[in-house]
Amino acid sequence: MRLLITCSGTQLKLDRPHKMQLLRFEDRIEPTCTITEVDFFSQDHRRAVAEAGASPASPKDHQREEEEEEDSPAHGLTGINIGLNPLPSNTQAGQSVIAENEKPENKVQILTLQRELSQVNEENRRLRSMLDQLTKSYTALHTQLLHVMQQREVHEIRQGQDGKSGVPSRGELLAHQFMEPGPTRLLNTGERQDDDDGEHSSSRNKSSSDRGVVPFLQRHLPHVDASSEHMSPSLEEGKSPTLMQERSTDTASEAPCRRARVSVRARSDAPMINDGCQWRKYGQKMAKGNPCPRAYYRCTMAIGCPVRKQVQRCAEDKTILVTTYEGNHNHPLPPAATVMANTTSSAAAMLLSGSTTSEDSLIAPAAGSFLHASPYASTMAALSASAPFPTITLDLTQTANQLQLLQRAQHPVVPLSMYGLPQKLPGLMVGPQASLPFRPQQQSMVETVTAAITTDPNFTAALAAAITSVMGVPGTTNGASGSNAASIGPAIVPESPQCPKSCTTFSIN
DNA sequence: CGCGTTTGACCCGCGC
DNA sequence: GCGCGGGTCAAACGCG
Repeated sequence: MRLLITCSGTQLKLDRPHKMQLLRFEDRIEPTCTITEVDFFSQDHRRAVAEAGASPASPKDHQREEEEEEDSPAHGLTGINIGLNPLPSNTQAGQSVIAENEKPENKVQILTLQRELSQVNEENRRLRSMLDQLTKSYTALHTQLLHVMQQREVHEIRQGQDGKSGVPSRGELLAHQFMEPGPTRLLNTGERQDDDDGEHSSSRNKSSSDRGVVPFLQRHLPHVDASSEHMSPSLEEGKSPTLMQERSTDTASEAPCRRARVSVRARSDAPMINDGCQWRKYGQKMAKGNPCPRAYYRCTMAIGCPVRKQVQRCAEDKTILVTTYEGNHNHPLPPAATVMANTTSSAAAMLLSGSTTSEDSLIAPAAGSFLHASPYASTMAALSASAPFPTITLDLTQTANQLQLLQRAQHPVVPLSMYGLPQKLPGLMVGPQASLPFRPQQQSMVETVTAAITTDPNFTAALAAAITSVMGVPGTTNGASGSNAASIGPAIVPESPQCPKSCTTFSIN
Protein backbone atom coordinates (compact mmCIF):
# COMPACT_ATOMS: atom_id res chain seq x y z
CA MET A 1 0.00 0.00 0.00
CA ARG A 2 1.08 3.50 -0.46
CA LEU A 3 0.21 6.59 1.41
CA LEU A 4 0.08 9.55 -0.81
CA ILE A 5 0.21 12.90 0.70
CA THR A 6 -0.81 15.30 -1.91
CA CYS A 7 -0.29 18.94 -1.45
CA SER A 8 -1.12 21.14 -4.31
CA GLY A 9 -0.30 18.44 -6.69
CA THR A 10 2.91 17.43 -5.04
CA GLN A 11 2.74 13.89 -3.85
CA LEU A 12 4.72 12.40 -1.10
CA LYS A 13 4.50 8.68 -1.42
CA LEU A 14 4.76 7.00 1.88
CA ASP A 15 3.15 3.75 1.22
CA ARG A 16 -0.11 2.07 0.26
CA PRO A 17 -1.78 1.43 -3.01
CA HIS A 18 -5.20 2.34 -2.00
CA LYS A 19 -6.69 5.64 -2.09
CA MET A 20 -8.61 7.53 0.43
CA GLN A 21 -8.62 11.14 0.99
CA LEU A 22 -8.17 13.21 4.00
CA LEU A 23 -9.33 16.59 3.20
CA ARG A 24 -9.12 19.76 5.07
CA PHE A 25 -6.80 19.97 7.89
CA GLU A 26 -8.44 23.30 7.82
CA ASP A 27 -7.96 25.91 10.44
CA ARG A 28 -4.44 24.79 11.01
CA ILE A 29 -3.67 23.99 7.48
CA GLU A 30 -4.93 25.98 4.60
CA PRO A 31 -7.62 24.28 2.66
CA THR A 32 -5.37 23.62 -0.23
CA CYS A 33 -3.54 20.93 1.59
CA THR A 34 -4.94 17.62 0.65
CA ILE A 35 -3.69 14.49 2.14
CA THR A 36 -4.39 11.68 -0.10
CA GLU A 37 -4.26 8.11 0.77
CA VAL A 38 -6.34 5.76 -0.95
CA ASP A 39 -9.10 4.01 -2.10
CA PHE A 40 -9.63 0.82 -0.57
CA PHE A 41 -12.75 0.22 -2.44
CA SER A 42 -14.80 0.58 -5.45
CA GLN A 43 -16.37 3.74 -6.61
CA ASP A 44 -19.76 2.50 -5.64
CA HIS A 45 -18.81 1.82 -2.16
CA ARG A 46 -17.19 5.10 -1.84
CA ARG A 47 -20.26 6.85 -3.04
CA ALA A 48 -22.36 4.82 -0.72
CA VAL A 49 -20.19 5.77 2.17
CA ALA A 50 -20.24 9.38 1.18
CA GLU A 51 -23.96 9.34 0.90
CA ALA A 52 -24.30 7.66 4.20
CA GLY A 53 -22.74 10.68 5.73
CA ALA A 54 -19.62 8.99 6.82
CA SER A 55 -17.66 11.46 4.90
CA PRO A 56 -18.54 14.80 6.27
CA ALA A 57 -16.68 16.72 3.69
CA SER A 58 -18.02 20.09 2.91
CA PRO A 59 -19.37 20.73 -0.54
CA LYS A 60 -16.25 22.64 -1.17
CA ASP A 61 -14.16 19.67 -0.35
CA HIS A 62 -16.16 17.46 -2.58
CA GLN A 63 -15.72 19.85 -5.32
CA ARG A 64 -12.00 19.86 -4.86
CA GLU A 65 -11.93 16.17 -4.63
CA GLU A 66 -13.80 15.77 -7.84
CA GLU A 67 -11.62 18.25 -9.54
CA GLU A 68 -8.59 16.26 -8.62
CA GLU A 69 -10.12 13.11 -9.89
CA GLU A 70 -11.28 14.41 -13.17
CA ASP A 71 -7.79 15.11 -14.22
CA SER A 72 -8.96 17.35 -16.92
CA PRO A 73 -6.61 19.92 -18.31
CA ALA A 74 -8.61 22.60 -16.65
CA HIS A 75 -8.01 21.10 -13.29
CA GLY A 76 -4.95 19.21 -13.94
CA LEU A 77 -2.58 22.07 -13.88
CA THR A 78 -1.51 21.52 -10.35
CA GLY A 79 -4.51 20.28 -8.60
CA ILE A 80 -4.73 23.50 -6.76
CA ASN A 81 -7.98 25.21 -6.61
CA ILE A 82 -6.54 28.58 -6.71
CA GLY A 83 -9.52 30.60 -7.40
CA LEU A 84 -11.43 29.17 -4.51
CA ASN A 85 -8.74 29.66 -2.01
CA PRO A 86 -7.46 33.11 -1.81
CA LEU A 87 -4.34 33.27 0.21
CA PRO A 88 -3.88 35.30 3.28
CA SER A 89 -2.47 38.66 2.66
CA ASN A 90 0.88 37.83 4.07
CA THR A 91 2.03 35.57 1.35
CA GLN A 92 5.66 34.94 1.03
CA ALA A 93 8.37 36.86 -0.43
CA GLY A 94 8.24 35.53 -3.91
CA GLN A 95 5.58 37.97 -4.61
CA SER A 96 6.67 40.88 -6.57
CA VAL A 97 5.03 43.98 -7.55
CA ILE A 98 3.52 43.53 -10.88
CA ALA A 99 4.23 46.13 -13.35
CA GLU A 100 1.18 48.07 -14.02
CA ASN A 101 1.70 48.05 -17.68
CA GLU A 102 1.51 44.30 -17.95
CA LYS A 103 -1.41 42.70 -19.66
CA PRO A 104 -4.20 41.59 -17.34
CA GLU A 105 -3.78 37.96 -18.42
CA ASN A 106 -0.13 38.02 -17.53
CA LYS A 107 -0.89 39.62 -14.23
CA VAL A 108 -3.28 36.88 -13.42
CA GLN A 109 -0.82 34.26 -14.45
CA ILE A 110 1.95 35.73 -12.42
CA LEU A 111 -0.25 36.10 -9.43
CA THR A 112 -1.36 32.57 -9.82
CA LEU A 113 2.14 31.26 -10.06
CA GLN A 114 3.21 33.25 -7.06
CA ARG A 115 0.39 31.88 -5.05
CA GLU A 116 1.21 28.41 -6.09
CA LEU A 117 4.78 28.89 -5.18
CA SER A 118 4.00 30.21 -1.76
CA GLN A 119 1.51 27.46 -1.19
CA VAL A 120 3.99 24.83 -2.13
CA ASN A 121 6.52 26.30 0.18
CA GLU A 122 4.07 26.46 2.98
CA GLU A 123 2.95 22.95 2.41
CA ASN A 124 6.44 21.65 2.21
CA ARG A 125 7.00 23.09 5.60
CA ARG A 126 3.93 21.40 6.94
CA LEU A 127 4.82 18.13 5.35
CA ARG A 128 8.20 18.30 6.91
CA SER A 129 6.76 18.81 10.32
CA MET A 130 4.30 16.02 9.76
CA LEU A 131 7.11 13.79 8.70
CA ASP A 132 8.98 14.71 11.83
CA GLN A 133 6.08 13.72 13.92
CA LEU A 134 5.68 10.47 12.09
CA THR A 135 9.32 9.78 12.59
CA LYS A 136 9.04 10.47 16.28
CA SER A 137 6.07 8.21 16.57
CA TYR A 138 7.87 5.52 14.71
CA THR A 139 10.91 5.81 16.87
CA ALA A 140 8.85 5.58 20.00
CA LEU A 141 6.99 2.55 18.77
CA HIS A 142 10.09 0.90 17.51
CA THR A 143 11.75 1.38 20.82
CA GLN A 144 8.82 -0.18 22.58
CA LEU A 145 8.79 -3.04 20.16
CA LEU A 146 12.46 -3.73 20.61
CA HIS A 147 12.01 -3.64 24.31
CA VAL A 148 9.25 -6.19 24.20
CA MET A 149 11.22 -8.27 21.76
CA GLN A 150 14.20 -8.34 24.01
CA GLN A 151 12.12 -9.46 26.92
CA ARG A 152 10.50 -12.10 24.83
CA GLU A 153 13.81 -13.26 23.46
CA VAL A 154 15.24 -13.68 26.90
CA HIS A 155 12.21 -15.66 27.83
CA GLU A 156 12.44 -17.85 24.75
CA ILE A 157 16.12 -18.51 25.19
CA ARG A 158 15.51 -19.53 28.73
CA GLN A 159 12.90 -21.98 27.55
CA GLY A 160 14.88 -23.03 24.53
CA GLN A 161 17.75 -24.23 26.67
CA ASP A 162 15.58 -27.06 27.76
CA GLY A 163 15.18 -28.30 24.24
CA LYS A 164 17.58 -30.16 22.00
CA SER A 165 20.56 -28.30 20.78
CA GLY A 166 20.37 -27.45 17.14
CA VAL A 167 16.66 -27.48 17.14
CA PRO A 168 15.44 -23.98 17.01
CA SER A 169 13.16 -22.94 19.75
CA ARG A 170 9.68 -22.00 18.91
CA GLY A 171 10.53 -18.43 19.47
CA GLU A 172 13.34 -18.60 17.01
CA LEU A 173 11.17 -20.32 14.51
CA LEU A 174 8.55 -17.72 14.88
CA ALA A 175 11.07 -15.03 14.54
CA HIS A 176 12.44 -16.64 11.45
CA GLN A 177 9.02 -17.08 10.13
CA PHE A 178 8.29 -13.43 10.51
CA MET A 179 11.57 -12.38 9.11
CA GLU A 180 10.73 -14.00 5.87
CA PRO A 181 10.36 -11.29 3.31
CA GLY A 182 7.50 -13.08 1.74
CA PRO A 183 4.24 -14.08 3.20
CA THR A 184 4.08 -15.37 6.66
CA ARG A 185 5.46 -18.79 6.24
CA LEU A 186 4.11 -21.16 8.64
CA LEU A 187 6.42 -23.89 9.44
CA ASN A 188 5.47 -26.92 7.65
CA THR A 189 5.40 -30.03 9.54
CA GLY A 190 7.10 -32.94 8.20
CA GLU A 191 4.39 -35.21 7.24
CA ARG A 192 2.59 -33.36 4.69
CA GLN A 193 -0.95 -34.10 5.20
CA ASP A 194 -2.80 -34.61 2.10
CA ASP A 195 -3.07 -31.27 0.59
CA ASP A 196 -6.50 -30.97 -0.76
CA ASP A 197 -8.70 -28.84 1.28
CA GLY A 198 -11.25 -31.15 2.48
CA GLU A 199 -11.44 -32.99 -0.76
CA HIS A 200 -10.70 -36.04 1.18
CA SER A 201 -12.64 -38.48 -0.81
CA SER A 202 -10.85 -40.00 -3.71
CA SER A 203 -14.11 -40.10 -5.55
CA ARG A 204 -14.08 -36.37 -5.62
CA ASN A 205 -11.54 -35.90 -8.27
CA LYS A 206 -10.06 -32.54 -8.04
CA SER A 207 -8.37 -31.58 -11.23
CA SER A 208 -4.70 -32.16 -11.14
CA SER A 209 -4.17 -28.69 -12.40
CA ASP A 210 -5.24 -27.43 -9.05
CA ARG A 211 -2.15 -28.77 -7.51
CA GLY A 212 -0.08 -27.33 -10.23
CA VAL A 213 -1.37 -23.87 -9.80
CA VAL A 214 1.12 -21.71 -8.07
CA PRO A 215 -0.87 -19.96 -5.44
CA PHE A 216 -0.49 -16.44 -6.58
CA LEU A 217 -1.54 -14.71 -3.46
CA GLN A 218 0.22 -17.11 -1.27
CA ARG A 219 3.37 -15.64 -2.57
CA HIS A 220 2.25 -12.18 -1.84
CA LEU A 221 0.01 -12.46 1.09
CA PRO A 222 0.16 -14.13 4.41
CA HIS A 223 -1.16 -17.59 4.43
CA VAL A 224 -4.58 -18.24 5.52
CA ASP A 225 -4.08 -21.89 5.79
CA ALA A 226 -1.53 -23.57 7.85
CA SER A 227 -0.12 -26.67 6.38
CA SER A 228 0.08 -28.11 9.76
CA GLU A 229 1.10 -27.08 13.12
CA HIS A 230 3.47 -29.46 14.66
CA MET A 231 7.12 -28.93 14.97
CA SER A 232 8.64 -30.33 11.91
CA PRO A 233 10.38 -33.61 12.29
CA SER A 234 12.06 -33.08 9.01
CA LEU A 235 13.36 -29.83 10.22
CA GLU A 236 14.97 -31.65 13.01
CA GLU A 237 16.46 -33.96 10.46
CA GLY A 238 18.19 -31.03 8.96
CA LYS A 239 16.15 -30.51 5.89
CA SER A 240 16.48 -27.21 4.22
CA PRO A 241 14.18 -24.61 5.61
CA THR A 242 13.84 -23.27 2.12
CA LEU A 243 12.50 -26.54 0.94
CA MET A 244 10.19 -26.53 3.82
CA GLN A 245 8.98 -23.14 2.89
CA GLU A 246 8.41 -24.07 -0.66
CA ARG A 247 6.45 -27.04 0.32
CA SER A 248 4.61 -24.94 2.72
CA THR A 249 3.82 -22.50 0.01
CA ASP A 250 2.64 -25.15 -2.33
CA THR A 251 0.38 -26.78 0.10
CA ALA A 252 -0.48 -24.11 2.52
CA SER A 253 -3.80 -23.28 1.07
CA GLU A 254 -5.06 -26.74 1.49
CA ALA A 255 -4.52 -28.33 4.78
CA PRO A 256 -7.31 -30.53 5.95
CA CYS A 257 -6.13 -30.67 9.48
CA ARG A 258 -6.25 -27.10 10.65
CA ARG A 259 -7.43 -24.39 8.41
CA ALA A 260 -7.81 -20.91 9.63
CA ARG A 261 -11.03 -19.19 9.06
CA VAL A 262 -11.84 -15.60 9.27
CA SER A 263 -15.33 -14.74 10.19
CA VAL A 264 -16.64 -11.27 9.58
CA ARG A 265 -19.72 -10.09 11.37
CA ALA A 266 -21.39 -7.08 9.89
CA ARG A 267 -24.82 -5.63 9.84
CA SER A 268 -26.32 -5.89 6.44
CA ASP A 269 -29.70 -6.36 4.91
CA ALA A 270 -28.23 -7.74 1.77
CA PRO A 271 -28.04 -11.49 1.47
CA MET A 272 -24.32 -11.26 1.07
CA ILE A 273 -21.74 -8.56 1.58
CA ASN A 274 -20.03 -7.37 -1.52
CA ASP A 275 -16.38 -8.11 -1.10
CA GLY A 276 -15.36 -7.63 -4.68
CA CYS A 277 -15.05 -11.29 -5.52
CA GLN A 278 -17.23 -13.46 -7.68
CA TRP A 279 -18.87 -16.30 -5.88
CA ARG A 280 -20.92 -19.23 -6.89
CA LYS A 281 -23.25 -20.85 -4.49
CA TYR A 282 -22.76 -24.56 -4.27
CA GLY A 283 -24.77 -25.53 -1.32
CA GLN A 284 -27.05 -24.57 1.46
CA LYS A 285 -27.72 -26.24 4.73
CA MET A 286 -29.74 -25.68 7.77
CA ALA A 287 -27.26 -25.40 10.56
CA LYS A 288 -28.15 -26.67 13.96
CA GLY A 289 -29.26 -24.00 16.36
CA ASN A 290 -29.90 -21.42 13.73
CA PRO A 291 -33.17 -21.00 11.89
CA CYS A 292 -31.34 -19.25 9.12
CA PRO A 293 -29.79 -21.44 6.46
CA ARG A 294 -26.10 -21.37 5.87
CA ALA A 295 -25.06 -20.81 2.30
CA TYR A 296 -21.84 -22.09 0.83
CA TYR A 297 -20.04 -20.16 -1.83
CA ARG A 298 -16.97 -20.83 -3.88
CA CYS A 299 -14.79 -18.27 -5.58
CA THR A 300 -15.29 -18.38 -9.32
CA MET A 301 -12.80 -15.76 -10.35
CA ALA A 302 -10.39 -18.47 -11.35
CA ILE A 303 -10.70 -22.12 -12.02
CA GLY A 304 -9.61 -24.10 -9.06
CA CYS A 305 -9.52 -21.22 -6.64
CA PRO A 306 -9.75 -22.88 -3.25
CA VAL A 307 -11.38 -20.00 -1.49
CA ARG A 308 -14.77 -20.63 -0.01
CA LYS A 309 -17.04 -18.73 2.16
CA GLN A 310 -20.07 -19.39 4.23
CA VAL A 311 -22.76 -16.85 4.75
CA GLN A 312 -25.25 -17.08 7.51
CA ARG A 313 -27.35 -14.71 9.48
CA CYS A 314 -26.82 -14.54 13.17
CA ALA A 315 -29.45 -16.44 15.07
CA GLU A 316 -29.70 -13.84 17.80
CA ASP A 317 -29.73 -10.83 15.55
CA LYS A 318 -30.79 -11.48 12.02
CA THR A 319 -29.53 -8.14 10.86
CA ILE A 320 -26.04 -9.41 11.42
CA LEU A 321 -24.53 -11.23 8.54
CA VAL A 322 -21.75 -13.61 9.39
CA THR A 323 -19.42 -14.30 6.52
CA THR A 324 -16.72 -16.85 7.02
CA TYR A 325 -13.81 -17.00 4.64
CA GLU A 326 -11.50 -19.89 4.17
CA GLY A 327 -8.50 -20.29 1.93
CA ASN A 328 -6.31 -18.13 -0.22
CA HIS A 329 -7.08 -16.97 -3.69
CA ASN A 330 -4.75 -18.36 -6.31
CA HIS A 331 -5.30 -15.58 -8.75
CA PRO A 332 -5.00 -11.81 -8.90
CA LEU A 333 -7.84 -9.90 -7.42
CA PRO A 334 -9.41 -6.58 -8.19
CA PRO A 335 -8.56 -3.89 -5.65
CA ALA A 336 -11.88 -4.09 -3.92
CA ALA A 337 -11.53 -7.80 -3.46
CA THR A 338 -7.93 -7.52 -2.45
CA VAL A 339 -8.90 -5.51 0.52
CA MET A 340 -11.07 -8.19 1.96
CA ALA A 341 -8.71 -10.92 0.89
CA ASN A 342 -5.83 -9.20 2.58
CA THR A 343 -7.87 -8.66 5.64
CA THR A 344 -8.87 -12.23 5.97
CA SER A 345 -5.50 -13.52 4.97
CA SER A 346 -3.74 -11.34 7.44
CA ALA A 347 -6.10 -12.12 10.22
CA ALA A 348 -5.87 -15.79 9.53
CA ALA A 349 -2.14 -15.75 9.17
CA MET A 350 -1.86 -13.89 12.38
CA LEU A 351 -4.11 -16.35 14.02
CA LEU A 352 -2.14 -19.26 12.72
CA SER A 353 1.16 -17.67 13.44
CA GLY A 354 0.49 -18.43 17.04
CA SER A 355 -0.58 -21.94 16.40
CA THR A 356 2.49 -23.58 15.12
CA THR A 357 2.02 -26.22 17.66
CA SER A 358 -1.04 -28.20 18.29
CA GLU A 359 -1.60 -26.57 21.58
CA ASP A 360 -4.45 -24.19 21.42
CA SER A 361 -3.08 -22.31 24.29
CA LEU A 362 -0.27 -21.16 22.13
CA ILE A 363 -2.60 -19.37 19.91
CA ALA A 364 -3.24 -16.95 22.63
CA PRO A 365 0.03 -15.07 22.57
CA ALA A 366 -0.16 -14.32 18.92
CA ALA A 367 -3.77 -13.52 19.00
CA GLY A 368 -3.27 -11.57 22.11
CA SER A 369 -0.79 -9.39 20.41
CA PHE A 370 -3.25 -8.68 17.72
CA LEU A 371 -6.04 -8.14 20.11
CA HIS A 372 -4.11 -5.83 22.28
CA ALA A 373 -2.11 -4.02 19.73
CA SER A 374 -5.01 -2.07 18.57
CA PRO A 375 -7.94 -0.48 20.21
CA TYR A 376 -10.06 -1.66 17.31
CA ALA A 377 -8.99 -5.21 17.45
CA SER A 378 -9.78 -5.62 21.04
CA THR A 379 -13.39 -5.22 20.30
CA MET A 380 -13.44 -6.33 16.73
CA ALA A 381 -11.64 -9.58 16.92
CA ALA A 382 -12.32 -12.69 18.81
CA LEU A 383 -10.76 -16.06 18.57
CA SER A 384 -12.23 -19.43 18.60
CA ALA A 385 -9.44 -21.88 18.96
CA SER A 386 -11.65 -24.58 20.22
CA ALA A 387 -13.64 -24.80 17.04
CA PRO A 388 -12.77 -27.51 14.53
CA PHE A 389 -10.90 -24.86 12.64
CA PRO A 390 -9.12 -21.99 14.27
CA THR A 391 -11.34 -19.08 13.59
CA ILE A 392 -10.88 -15.42 14.09
CA THR A 393 -13.94 -13.29 14.13
CA LEU A 394 -13.90 -9.68 13.16
CA ASP A 395 -16.89 -8.11 14.70
CA LEU A 396 -17.78 -4.96 12.88
CA THR A 397 -21.08 -4.46 14.53
CA GLN A 398 -19.89 -2.56 17.54
CA THR A 399 -18.75 0.68 16.11
CA ALA A 400 -19.57 2.78 19.11
CA ASN A 401 -17.47 0.66 21.36
CA GLN A 402 -14.59 0.83 19.00
CA LEU A 403 -14.75 4.55 18.99
CA GLN A 404 -14.98 4.82 22.69
CA LEU A 405 -12.07 2.57 23.03
CA LEU A 406 -10.26 4.54 20.46
CA GLN A 407 -10.74 7.66 22.46
CA ARG A 408 -9.70 6.06 25.65
CA ALA A 409 -6.61 4.53 24.25
CA GLN A 410 -3.71 5.29 26.47
CA HIS A 411 -0.86 4.15 24.34
CA PRO A 412 0.47 5.68 21.22
CA VAL A 413 -1.03 3.11 19.02
CA VAL A 414 -0.67 3.72 15.35
CA PRO A 415 -3.95 2.49 14.08
CA LEU A 416 -2.90 2.20 10.51
CA SER A 417 -0.08 -0.02 11.40
CA MET A 418 2.27 2.13 9.57
CA TYR A 419 5.28 0.93 11.35
CA GLY A 420 4.89 -2.31 12.93
CA LEU A 421 2.12 -4.43 13.15
CA PRO A 422 0.20 -6.48 15.44
CA GLN A 423 0.79 -9.32 13.16
CA LYS A 424 4.45 -8.92 13.53
CA LEU A 425 4.44 -8.84 17.23
CA PRO A 426 3.88 -12.49 17.83
CA GLY A 427 7.02 -13.28 15.96
CA LEU A 428 8.97 -10.80 17.97
CA MET A 429 11.80 -10.84 15.58
CA VAL A 430 15.11 -9.51 16.56
CA GLY A 431 17.58 -8.00 14.23
CA PRO A 432 17.79 -5.56 11.42
CA GLN A 433 14.69 -6.87 9.77
CA ALA A 434 12.72 -5.76 12.68
CA SER A 435 13.16 -2.22 11.70
CA LEU A 436 12.04 -2.59 8.16
CA PRO A 437 8.76 -0.90 7.77
CA PHE A 438 6.06 -1.40 5.22
CA ARG A 439 6.32 -5.04 4.60
CA PRO A 440 3.36 -6.72 3.05
CA GLN A 441 2.69 -9.02 5.88
CA GLN A 442 2.56 -6.16 8.27
CA GLN A 443 -0.60 -4.70 7.03
CA SER A 444 -3.11 -6.72 8.84
CA MET A 445 -4.49 -3.89 10.81
CA VAL A 446 -4.75 -1.67 7.82
CA GLU A 447 -6.76 -4.21 6.08
CA THR A 448 -8.76 -5.01 9.08
CA VAL A 449 -9.69 -1.40 9.32
CA THR A 450 -10.29 -1.37 5.65
CA ALA A 451 -12.57 -4.28 5.89
CA ALA A 452 -14.34 -2.56 8.66
CA ILE A 453 -14.99 0.34 6.42
CA THR A 454 -16.23 -1.79 3.62
CA THR A 455 -18.91 -3.16 5.77
CA ASP A 456 -19.55 -0.42 8.20
CA PRO A 457 -19.43 3.12 6.90
CA ASN A 458 -19.68 4.54 10.38
CA PHE A 459 -16.31 3.16 11.09
CA THR A 460 -14.83 5.85 8.96
CA ALA A 461 -15.27 8.21 11.82
CA ALA A 462 -12.99 6.15 13.95
CA LEU A 463 -10.49 5.81 11.19
CA ALA A 464 -10.56 9.51 10.51
CA ALA A 465 -9.85 10.12 14.15
CA ALA A 466 -6.99 7.72 14.06
CA ILE A 467 -5.51 9.21 10.97
CA THR A 468 -5.78 12.64 12.43
CA SER A 469 -3.87 11.55 15.45
CA VAL A 470 -1.22 9.93 13.36
CA MET A 471 -0.81 12.83 11.05
CA GLY A 472 -0.49 15.07 13.99
CA VAL A 473 -1.71 18.26 12.51
CA PRO A 474 0.88 20.85 13.40
CA GLY A 475 -0.15 23.00 16.22
CA THR A 476 -3.31 21.12 16.75
CA THR A 477 -4.40 20.54 20.25
CA ASN A 478 -7.11 18.05 20.42
CA GLY A 479 -9.15 19.46 23.11
CA ALA A 480 -10.06 16.43 25.08
CA SER A 481 -7.06 14.28 24.62
CA GLY A 482 -4.64 17.06 24.79
CA SER A 483 -1.19 16.93 23.73
CA ASN A 484 0.56 13.81 22.79
CA ALA A 485 0.83 13.86 19.09
CA ALA A 486 0.98 10.15 18.97
CA SER A 487 -1.90 9.52 21.21
CA ILE A 488 -5.27 8.62 20.04
CA GLY A 489 -8.11 10.76 20.93
CA PRO A 490 -9.41 13.49 18.77
CA ALA A 491 -12.66 14.66 20.14
CA ILE A 492 -15.02 12.93 17.89
CA VAL A 493 -18.39 11.98 19.03
CA PRO A 494 -19.05 8.49 17.89
CA GLU A 495 -22.55 9.10 16.75
CA SER A 496 -21.64 12.19 14.89
CA PRO A 497 -18.73 11.76 12.63
CA GLN A 498 -19.00 15.32 11.55
CA CYS A 499 -16.47 17.26 13.44
CA PRO A 500 -16.55 20.80 12.28
CA LYS A 501 -13.68 21.88 14.41
CA SER A 502 -11.20 19.14 14.19
CA CYS A 503 -12.01 19.12 10.54
CA THR A 504 -10.44 15.96 9.46
CA THR A 505 -12.60 15.12 6.59
CA PHE A 506 -12.41 11.60 5.48
CA SER A 507 -13.79 10.22 2.35
CA ILE A 508 -13.55 6.89 0.71
CA ASN A 509 -12.65 7.09 -2.90
C1' DC B 1 -28.53 -22.86 -24.48
C1' DG B 2 -25.52 -21.50 -20.96
C1' DC B 3 -25.02 -20.23 -16.41
C1' DG B 4 -26.25 -19.91 -11.69
C1' DT B 5 -29.22 -21.59 -7.96
C1' DT B 6 -31.73 -25.10 -5.49
C1' DT B 7 -31.99 -29.19 -3.08
C1' DG B 8 -31.66 -33.97 -1.87
C1' DA B 9 -28.11 -37.31 -1.44
C1' DC B 10 -23.78 -38.53 -0.09
C1' DC B 11 -19.31 -38.42 2.42
C1' DC B 12 -16.68 -37.69 6.42
C1' DG B 13 -15.36 -36.66 11.14
C1' DC B 14 -16.58 -36.81 15.73
C1' DG B 15 -18.83 -38.05 19.96
C1' DC B 16 -21.34 -41.40 22.47
C1' DG C 1 -20.89 -49.28 15.42
C1' DC C 2 -24.16 -45.81 15.12
C1' DG C 3 -26.12 -41.36 14.84
C1' DC C 4 -25.50 -36.57 14.16
C1' DG C 5 -23.95 -32.51 12.01
C1' DG C 6 -21.05 -30.12 8.74
C1' DG C 7 -19.64 -29.86 4.18
C1' DT C 8 -19.86 -31.04 -0.71
C1' DC C 9 -21.64 -33.00 -4.97
C1' DA C 10 -24.48 -33.07 -8.84
C1' DA C 11 -28.93 -33.48 -11.07
C1' DA C 12 -32.87 -30.71 -11.58
C1' DC C 13 -34.60 -26.41 -12.22
C1' DG C 14 -35.08 -21.46 -13.38
C1' DC C 15 -33.74 -17.43 -15.69
C1' DG C 16 -31.96 -14.37 -19.24
